[in-house]
Amino acid sequence: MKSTACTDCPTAKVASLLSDMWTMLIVRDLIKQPMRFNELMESLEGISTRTLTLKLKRLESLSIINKRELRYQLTPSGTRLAPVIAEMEKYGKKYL
Amino acid sequence: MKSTACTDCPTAKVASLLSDMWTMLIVRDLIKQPMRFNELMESLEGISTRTLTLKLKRLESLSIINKRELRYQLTPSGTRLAPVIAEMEKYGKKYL
DNA sequence: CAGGATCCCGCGGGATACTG
DNA sequence: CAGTATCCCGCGGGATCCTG
Repeated sequence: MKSTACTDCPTAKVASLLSDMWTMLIVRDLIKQPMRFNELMESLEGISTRTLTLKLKRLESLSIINKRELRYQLTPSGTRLAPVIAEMEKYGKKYL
Repeated sequence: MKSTACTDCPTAKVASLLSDMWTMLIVRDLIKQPMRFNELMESLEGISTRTLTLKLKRLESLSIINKRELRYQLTPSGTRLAPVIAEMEKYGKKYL
């Protein structure tokens, strides 16, 4: 978003980074292990090839993931999102 | 989303709950203190009254927030999202 | 000030078909 | 298998005006 608040609020930056469901779930999957396009398609039930392609490209452009030999994996920067996902998982397990 | 994966994955449930930017930022704000409609409007620069209304209603219906005397505040359940937001903030501060 | 009601537009994203 | 290319539709969400 282009709200000025987003420019300097760290939370807003992350919110913007992860601001759609598929993106969060891709990161969730890649934390566990590198995965191929097709494996992601199976894990993310309901996603279209188009959307998966677009989400992966965006995450690549943000240096959250990279692709090597047809496998997508988190970059060091992306790996550091793990605690965020972990907290989401904790909350989901306990309260949803 | 209606992916079957979402039904049982705790992370996906939270992803679904927080799956848009404004919602995350509303929670971020209300963690600090209860706020009025107008205060939220000022904090969330760029949001429209329509969207703020809708997001607040959705969060109410999910029992993440409630309204008392024109002030919105987190419920106990909503308060427990604080660690998630905190991790987002940490990441944003360090790496973005 | 705290919203509700309308109008309207863009784009996110599914479905499908095709290619290397 | 790993995408790319189109087509097309819904709805998310801004702008604006109105009310208690």
